[in-house]
Amino acid sequence: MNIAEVATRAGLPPKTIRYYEEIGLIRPRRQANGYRAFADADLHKLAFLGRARSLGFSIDECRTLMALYEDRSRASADVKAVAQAHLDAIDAKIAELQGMRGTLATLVAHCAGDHRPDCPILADLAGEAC
Amino acid sequence: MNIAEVATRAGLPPKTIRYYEEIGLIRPRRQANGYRAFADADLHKLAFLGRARSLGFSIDECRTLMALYEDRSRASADVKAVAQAHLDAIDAKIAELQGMRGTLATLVAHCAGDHRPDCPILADLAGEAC
DNA sequence: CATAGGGGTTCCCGTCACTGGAAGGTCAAC
DNA sequence: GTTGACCTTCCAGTGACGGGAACCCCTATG
Repeated sequence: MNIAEVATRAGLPPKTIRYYEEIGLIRPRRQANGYRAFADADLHKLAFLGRARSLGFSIDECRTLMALYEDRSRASADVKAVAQAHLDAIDAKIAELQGMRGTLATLVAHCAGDHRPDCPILADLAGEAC
Repeated sequence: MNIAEVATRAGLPPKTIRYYEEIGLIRPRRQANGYRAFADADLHKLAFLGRARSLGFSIDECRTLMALYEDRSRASADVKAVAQAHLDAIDAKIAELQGMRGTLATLVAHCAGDHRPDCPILADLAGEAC
């Protein structure tokens, strides 16, 4: 398989696949002409990576997960720990965004949104007491 | 005021303040010795920026908001539009994270987390049907 | 008066996970 | 034989800073 086909089937851009090779996540063989020759195993790994990335795991976490995946003697507890840590990080991020969202929604709701200059949003940003 | 005092009062690191000057968000005067000389107006701007950034506005959005703040003939509708767009972006981000969170939480819940290698998290990432 | 320290300054590199683009080699079709 | 699609490598840029080096300035102390 050439890179374009693998890209289509794994749902990742060719650039990303080359990048994953560069940082050592995959190691496709080469054809005589220098083209990358992807095996099914490479495609499988790329699909795994794409899925993990879509769940928000960092490249480093993906590396860990791949290593666990390929380690037949892994303990599921190790996988769960990685996933749980990521879940906690996601929860923290959601909480942070909801905090912003709350403040912002209030400000937007109180802004007339007309031609006049008075604006509670700017007043808040400027630190003026309401 | 020197940079350390302004940093304390605005709640921003000195590095960030220098960066904001570099990209043209503020323009403090200079003392004879080359030190930045911050006026109250600079401090005010920095506090404004810090607050806007803490609400998740990008630097470009902050630039726009500052320009609107300094434009006495602004229409509050313009401010509201920027804030509403950002609010929509936050909502989209929250939705995305909650999507990840849902999948991940289910996977974590189904993982035994023991010494055995079987793991629904890895199975899902590998694309195996359950 | 020399020096030690705690400011300040600029400049450059690194972050994270790619993305865009240039310059050039390769292959299949017309 | 030439187009055009594909492949390659390499370099630069993204956003919003942070770390650290190398160096200047000011004050206090022995």
